[in-house]
Amino acid sequence: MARTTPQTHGEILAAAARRFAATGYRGTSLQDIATEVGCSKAAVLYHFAHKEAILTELMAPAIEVLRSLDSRIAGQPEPAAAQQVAAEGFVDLAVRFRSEIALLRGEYPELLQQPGFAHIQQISERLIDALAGRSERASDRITALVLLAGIAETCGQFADVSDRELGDALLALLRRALQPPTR
Amino acid sequence: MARTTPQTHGEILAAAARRFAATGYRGTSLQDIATEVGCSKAAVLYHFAHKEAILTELMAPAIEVLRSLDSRIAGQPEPAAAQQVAAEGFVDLAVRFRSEIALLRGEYPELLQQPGFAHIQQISERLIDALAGRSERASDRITALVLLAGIAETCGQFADVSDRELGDALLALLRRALQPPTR
DNA sequence: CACTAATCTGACCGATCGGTCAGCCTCTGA
DNA sequence: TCAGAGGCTGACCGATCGGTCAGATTAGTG
Repeated sequence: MARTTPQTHGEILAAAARRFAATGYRGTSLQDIATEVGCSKAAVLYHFAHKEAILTELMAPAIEVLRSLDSRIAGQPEPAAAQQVAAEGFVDLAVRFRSEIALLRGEYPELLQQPGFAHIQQISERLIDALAGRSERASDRITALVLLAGIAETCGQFADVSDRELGDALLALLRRALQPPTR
Repeated sequence: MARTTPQTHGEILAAAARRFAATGYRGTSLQDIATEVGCSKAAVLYHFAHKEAILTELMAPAIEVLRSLDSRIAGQPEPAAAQQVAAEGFVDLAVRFRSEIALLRGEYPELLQQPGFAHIQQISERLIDALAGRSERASDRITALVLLAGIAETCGQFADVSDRELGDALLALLRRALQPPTR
């Protein structure tokens, strides 16, 4: 039967977020989402053109913040300043959107190649470059990549930690781990 | 036609390693592997009981080393010593088996729940505990988990870096990032 | 009332997946 | 020479996937 109120769109989004977080994007079928909402799979595809569109809409706010961080970093001519902006901005992003980031669950490589996410990869590279203090040394780039990937991969697991505490811990970790760019 | 030499088993393993590294475990079908080898899908399933058996055999050496590291850590009564053993052992493991670790590519959660890998999760938890200096503080556990996940997730991407250089960089990162357990 | 547009359903589609099976080669040893 | 074992193939299976489609139901509007 048709819903009395047309709020199904939002319910689908919420259900998809729960399922993606539990079993990943690829591990969640449209039928899973439909079952959780209590509607048919066809209803899900009535509200969203395809499966990827659900993910795109879920990630939109986080991507918008990531974009603005990217341009803020680009505006820093000094490597040390860019590094600090990148560290603080990324930690803030990871903490605020940890549930959104978590639901990607290691499926970045495939998902980032889809048309809607092509630019994310370039932003990530610039973020790593800034975190590495714009250094070309292998050890600096390894450090930056390990920290970025580690935070992205784990931030969703600390649901029981407050934003404040998680952010402080991550920022302190970055400060300890990142070499000052000039030395 | 039948192969003149029965070396197909090894060829399948090598092909599977390449495909898993390129597109992940779930992203690789038995047909993909068969095509790369140049045999039929049925031939793959003649040499391996099921798809998971290929992965199990590929990971066996790394898992064996991980196990021995786990027991070495367990034999350290002092948190500081356990932390050092865990850091050095894990870096050595990540560097030596980086290609094997890489081919899991973020599919840990699902794969570790399969029967053949059940104990890996417990070992991981003990490893994190040791890296965190056996501390209960949230910040220590966050640090340990971020570093562990970051290294596991990225070590396969540094194919152009020598074992020595990668190991030194990772170990230096761990030393900088890990708080001394007593303070 | 009639008409329209939005919402939703069940049935269906083609593709792909991991896995099974009967049987065909080829080699080896008695 | 021939039986048997190891190695392998093509055809096939049931399940599941994302996605399509015609039509039913509902709510709003004149």
